[in-house]
Amino acid sequence: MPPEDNTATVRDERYDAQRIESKWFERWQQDNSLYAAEPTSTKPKYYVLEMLPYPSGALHMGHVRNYAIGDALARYMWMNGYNVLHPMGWDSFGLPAENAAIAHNTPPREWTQRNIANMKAQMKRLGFAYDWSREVTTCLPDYYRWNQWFFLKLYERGLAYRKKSKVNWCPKCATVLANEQVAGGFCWRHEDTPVEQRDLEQWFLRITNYAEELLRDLDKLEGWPEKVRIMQRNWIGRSDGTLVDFDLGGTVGPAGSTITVFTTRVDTIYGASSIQLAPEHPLVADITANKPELRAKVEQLVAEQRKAREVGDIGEIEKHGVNTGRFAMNPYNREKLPIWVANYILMDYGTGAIMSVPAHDQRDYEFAKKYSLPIPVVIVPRASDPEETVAEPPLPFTTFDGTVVNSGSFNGLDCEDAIRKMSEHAEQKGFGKATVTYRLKDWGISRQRYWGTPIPMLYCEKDGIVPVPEKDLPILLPENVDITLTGGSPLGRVPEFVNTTCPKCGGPARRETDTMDTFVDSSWYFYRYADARNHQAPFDSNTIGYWFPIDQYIGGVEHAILHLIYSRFWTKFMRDMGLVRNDEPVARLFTQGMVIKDGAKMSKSLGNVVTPDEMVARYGADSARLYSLFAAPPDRDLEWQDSGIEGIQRFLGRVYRFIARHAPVETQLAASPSAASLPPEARQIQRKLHQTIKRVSDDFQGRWHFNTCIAAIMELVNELYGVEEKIAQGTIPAQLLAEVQRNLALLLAPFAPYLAHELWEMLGEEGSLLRAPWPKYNPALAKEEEIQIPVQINGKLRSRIVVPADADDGYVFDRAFADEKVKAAIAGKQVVKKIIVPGKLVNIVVR
RNA sequence: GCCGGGAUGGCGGAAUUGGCAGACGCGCUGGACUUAGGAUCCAGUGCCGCAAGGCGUGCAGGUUCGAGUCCUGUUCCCGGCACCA
Repeated sequence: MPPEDNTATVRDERYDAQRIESKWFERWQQDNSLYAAEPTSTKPKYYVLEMLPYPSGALHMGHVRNYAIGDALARYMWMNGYNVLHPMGWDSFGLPAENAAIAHNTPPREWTQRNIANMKAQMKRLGFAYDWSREVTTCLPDYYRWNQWFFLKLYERGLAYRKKSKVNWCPKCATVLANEQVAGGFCWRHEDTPVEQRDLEQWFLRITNYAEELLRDLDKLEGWPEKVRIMQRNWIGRSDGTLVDFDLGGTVGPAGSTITVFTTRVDTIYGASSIQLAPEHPLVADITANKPELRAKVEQLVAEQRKAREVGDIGEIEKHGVNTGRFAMNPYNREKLPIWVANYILMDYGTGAIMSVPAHDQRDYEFAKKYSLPIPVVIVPRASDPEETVAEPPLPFTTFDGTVVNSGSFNGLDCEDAIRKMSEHAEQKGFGKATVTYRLKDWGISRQRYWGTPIPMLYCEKDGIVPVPEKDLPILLPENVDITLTGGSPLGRVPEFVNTTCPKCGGPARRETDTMDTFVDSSWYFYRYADARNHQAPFDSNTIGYWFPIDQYIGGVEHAILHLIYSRFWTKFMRDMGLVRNDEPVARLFTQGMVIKDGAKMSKSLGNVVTPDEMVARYGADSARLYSLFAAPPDRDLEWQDSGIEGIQRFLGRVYRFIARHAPVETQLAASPSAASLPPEARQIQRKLHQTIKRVSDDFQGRWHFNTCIAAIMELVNELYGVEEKIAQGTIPAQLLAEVQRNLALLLAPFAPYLAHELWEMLGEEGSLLRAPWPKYNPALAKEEEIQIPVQINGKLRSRIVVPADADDGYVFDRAFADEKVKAAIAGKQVVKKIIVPGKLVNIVVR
């Protein structure tokens, strides 16, 4: 609090953000009901939600920006008479950054709860209008219970299954490493310890069952950025092709073994000159069984592949292969093809085996050149005259626009016909079929961590895998676990947790010690918000029917793939089990840009983190929020500049001081004064006000360029400062002045709520600012009476004329030609063309 | 390599459908008020030029009366994915 200075005039009153914000913070602590969504309402509903931008370890300006957008929208919708649901929840949010980085290991529960309390206090201090009664904390027992319940439902439907999968393993840490934690083949904490690949039994969710629907429904998501839809489409990666079995003639593997390849170009199969296997293909082990030399070469290929994958430039890998000396038979022409193992074939795409057609595939071509394999041509460009076929296309010739040759009974077909007929042929003969593959893989949810929802499964020696009965939920984490960062699953070292009895036979059983990926939490948390206190079910379907789909989801583009695919999957699964009626969780999605400092993403390691606490202490919450919206359009990255936020603080000060000086003694607001009755200065202010309301409102409906609508409010304030002398002279009617100030407070309400509430009170308004309706503009009052029109000669600006806004074209031309500068410019020349864009410009073309 | 986004003053950014390029803010310059100013208010500020005027939206072309905006080619930057068969 600044010292009271009774001698100071009103004129010198300071904008003291700390004082104003503390005052309202105290009041809002008493009354949260203001922001609570109504349980039943005849109003239209609006559900707005933010998703946490990374890193989520500690509150940073990226979060402030994220919430500033959502909060402004929530307040705007509220003031426009919507029943707004704007919840806030917490998951791994609250972990220190170091721990978050190692996949949510080890936070003691008290610590986490304390930290979440801390975060909540910070968010409140920033003035975000959440419905705190809807709070959901995903890492607490109540939420675990429903996660586990869902898992059982997934398991019942065959959508959860267990399989072996490869993981990165550091023998020194004795723990699983994320790809991020592997640096150059070594553990990030032990630079001398090479990372091993281990097979681990893990739980997976069969999201690939929904691949086709997830892909198809992207077309329905018109409120999503095209960018995100494209990313998801590529991620799901549908490709249509054919599976073909190549017979091994009993030379490899058990009798009757075949190699199945996947190809999108079965029409080129007569041009295959070899079979290429992924180094990790199961048959490779068989082939190299008693050939140490060959085995060593294959090991080399595996190593190369893994290294390239880590570095992230598998595309740049030098193509290597090794001939196994074995053969497989092309079922179409019974030709024997050599089997190779190659480092550019991936086991986790398609079948891990391809047919190599060098004449018609870029990679195969390079490979065949390198190892001097034959390059038979089977597709030629389509000839206009069937008599003259081009025998030698430029290689590799990879287009679909061609004709099949040298392919037995399929000769002469177009590629697309050939693909269809040859697939049918394979199916008839029983050695293949047309098929669709997806790049999308099933979702591995097992984590060998302490912190997370325990997977509710048991292992009984007699009954095998047994789900925990629903009545026994939730399975909670044991307390007082000795948590270290190493040594594998922490729960595995707690016998009281692990050892239990089988619900089927009553014999001894072992609990699953893996916990769930936190993406499970975030896949349905927004449903729980709508019905957070439900103890009978995860949520009530009718309540969900009212609130869903989410009207607006706001978050960083880093969630475009994983989170947003998982939650779409979860919604479809819940729909299929009859729990929800909507096919998609989110109607509109907005991806906001990152907050950047000194040209780099804010991060602790770079030491360029700007913390909200610091900003609030120095400039106030309103300034911090307003700046995060003003400095760039919200979908673009934002470069944080301290001098910029000072400018915003200055602006808020200007607003505050203006109203402190001119707050009306009494407010009796009739309609806006009629335009004709006002002197020009007053009319100008009135016009500007209505134009500003229009601009701000339009931006909320449309493209959300809050930077420009804040600029518009600044222009209005500048305009007001420009007429202060007139106000003193009484030229501006008190009624208009009152109208302007009242609307100024309302316009600021979504962006700078603390100040807006203070202004509202200073203006003598009764009742809450948020219960006041959003101002409407009057198009007639927003209209200009006179406009300035640029006059161009041959497209170059030569003069400007002022005409009435509704002047007809003939009048405007007359005025233009009467203009001295125009006269001078066209003197002695011939006018060949006259162009007018009504209300915009005049262009005279002369020669 | 593929997909997506971007490039505008000293800086962040405006210009919503092809129609006055640089709104608004920062910074800078000058002035007023002041014991003082790192408070506040006012004015100026794309570049070259004394001026008239000319030049200006990554680069090179094109379409048009008119292009930051549309088309063709090209360079660089950011994000994502990646030997996808």
